Amino acid sequence: MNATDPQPGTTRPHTGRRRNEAAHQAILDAALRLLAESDGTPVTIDAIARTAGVGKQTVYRWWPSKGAVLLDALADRADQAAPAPSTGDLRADLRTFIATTFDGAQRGTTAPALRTLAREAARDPHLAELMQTFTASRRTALRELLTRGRERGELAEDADLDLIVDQVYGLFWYRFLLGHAPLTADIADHLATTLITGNA
Amino acid sequence: MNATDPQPGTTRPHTGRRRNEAAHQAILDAALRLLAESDGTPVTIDAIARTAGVGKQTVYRWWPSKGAVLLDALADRADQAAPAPSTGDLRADLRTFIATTFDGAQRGTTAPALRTLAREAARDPHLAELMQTFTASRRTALRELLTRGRERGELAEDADLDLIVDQVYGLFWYRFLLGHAPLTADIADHLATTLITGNA
DNA sequence: TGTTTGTCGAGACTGTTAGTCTTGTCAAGT
DNA sequence: ACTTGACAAGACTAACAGTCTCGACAAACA
Repeated sequence: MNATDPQPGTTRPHTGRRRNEAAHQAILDAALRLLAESDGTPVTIDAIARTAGVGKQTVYRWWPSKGAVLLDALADRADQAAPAPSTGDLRADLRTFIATTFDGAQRGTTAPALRTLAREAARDPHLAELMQTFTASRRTALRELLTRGRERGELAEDADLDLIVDQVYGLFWYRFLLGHAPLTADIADHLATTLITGNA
Repeated sequence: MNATDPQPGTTRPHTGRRRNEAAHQAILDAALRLLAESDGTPVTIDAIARTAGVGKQTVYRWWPSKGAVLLDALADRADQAAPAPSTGDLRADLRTFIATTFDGAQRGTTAPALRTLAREAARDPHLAELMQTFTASRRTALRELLTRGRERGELAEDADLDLIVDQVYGLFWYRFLLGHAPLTADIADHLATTLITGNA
């Protein structure tokens, strides 16, 4: 190490042209629009760059892979993820959580975007990992909701909380991706009731 | 139409070299082996043809797409799909059906092959459609099992059978594809019980 | 004002893969 | 022998992810 090496904790003063925030946003917007308009066809980086009026290299300067861009584009929107409800009534909280999940995924143009993202994740291990950390927080929120209910005695001591969580998200993704049957508030209501009564 | 057109119901006598059944089987074997050995990496047609010692065109002479080959390779094995049990006890029949499904998907080298196939189907609409007709027969078998139980009064008249079916397959695919939690006989047992008691 | 540094848009380039096309060979029937 | 069509080999096209290069430009600093 000599005097010209960068020092830990110190940062060389910035020089050169600054990053263009407008380009960043244009890329995200283009990705989201293409994702939403996609009929299941994969969204390409070329298309995103062209739509955003940006060079491909600019995309790769900000994100490490196509999947990262797509996830980021959708994450903006999902950051408004509702906090888990906690009214003190497990069945009502669970019902609200499930209904909110169903609704959030299907509201506006989110559905085709999320579907396309999931399909891409099936063949892109990098994206799959990113997506898993993203969905993990919702799984945790649901699990904590159930834990609170169990502590209040609304669920059996030995109830398999992970199984209940997987039953919710299993049904959700199965119907969401295949699209052969609806995900309505009625279904959410029914699900909340049966999942609790079967494990109380 | 004139006299040289092929007549419906008549077939011009076959001429030329006959199809090589050995090549057909070699392709299927190669596809199944590569599918089973795959660590999630997509299986390529070139690899199948090379492994089978066959020209690529020979593959495409017999199957319309890569997906069709892969599905066919796996379908051979799954044809041994167990018939739906019918003992007269809904809970026992349902438990057996679910446990058989879990077990069949995980026995031997089937699991990685089926996982790879499902991942490919996520981005290949042609394969997705083929796979859907394939899985539809199992869904129907399960639905009929439930219908018989309902006729015996073991399920409420207004029980949502499609929802129960989707809950079974939703959980199955969710855990099977993500692999974060097991699909054991215990789970099958628990599932059979709660799905019935919640809808009885 | 001019120099340095690093981003910008544009697009050429590489590597991979599905699916098609070509070629010369070989087997089954006439 | 001759015709027909399957065969193995592999060249070819079209997409696409990701890298590399280039000349232009913008921000700091001298």
